[in-house]
Amino acid sequence: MDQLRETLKGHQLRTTTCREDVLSTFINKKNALSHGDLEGALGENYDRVTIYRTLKTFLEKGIIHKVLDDEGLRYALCSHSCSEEKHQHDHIHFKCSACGETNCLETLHIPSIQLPNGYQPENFNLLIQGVCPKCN
Amino acid sequence: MDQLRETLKGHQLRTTTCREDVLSTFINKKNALSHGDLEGALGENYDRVTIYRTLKTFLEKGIIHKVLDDEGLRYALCSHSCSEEKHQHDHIHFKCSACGETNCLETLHIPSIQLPNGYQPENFNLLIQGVCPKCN
DNA sequence: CTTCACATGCAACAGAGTTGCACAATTATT
DNA sequence: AATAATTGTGCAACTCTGTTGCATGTGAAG
Repeated sequence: MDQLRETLKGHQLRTTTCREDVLSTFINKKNALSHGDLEGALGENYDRVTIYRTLKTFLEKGIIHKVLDDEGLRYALCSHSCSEEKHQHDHIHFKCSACGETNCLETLHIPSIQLPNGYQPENFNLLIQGVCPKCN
Repeated sequence: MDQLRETLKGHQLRTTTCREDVLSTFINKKNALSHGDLEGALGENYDRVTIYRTLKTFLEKGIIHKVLDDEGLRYALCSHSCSEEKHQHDHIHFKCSACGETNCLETLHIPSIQLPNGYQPENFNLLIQGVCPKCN
């Protein structure tokens, strides 16, 4: 409970029940969540729009990051302390085609890639689709 | 012109002006295109819905593939002959943060990655964001 | 040139995401 | 502890994206 307030404060955010609930949902369910997932979990307590705005705020402040998917956009907690200035992610996302869950594989990193001349890379995003250990 | 018909025939598709136009748009503009891009280019000639259905058909037949992006979905031509049965893509997509274009880097391949036990990969999708040679 | 299967356009709908504004809650100030 | 300033929330309305059903049009095969 207090940890939530700490996290929010640490990112210069007021503590509100909605933000606490969204944050704790991300912490409890460990996989990446879409807006729809959150609306399903918290929709009776908060307005759709508020959840959208909470996600946007968390994104900007570096609490969560986007996870790309062939069927839409999800969000997951930033593991290392990202901030408003610096979003650094070079880890891998794995989407299970059986259970549909998408997870960050924090321990793995994307190997460095030799790009052709003139390309200046800034951000890497690797999505692997397949079957996860739970469904295997 | 005839090449278009060949391509369509080769994928068991009737040649219609809409399909020819969509296909030639992909060939001319070489970058990945969203539905909106195509609607902008061809919207006066064809219905929104028809363009959606054309994209869906091209996807199923293996003429184009999805390109994931932090701001949505795009499509790009399949380089090697993909078919209805087999979609094989392990190349890299590069999105320029300056001009906004997304391109396939066909010559590069995603390095193999050692996944933790239990993960069965089937499909890889790597998006690199940065600055492309044109904007550098 | 006719027939059959398939492609298209239209209308209507469903869902995702955004914006403006009034009101409510949080934080800072005294 | 009370108030003012700031920021968050709910509601309504809207836009944009994508889908579905159905009637009509068009392409390919005989």
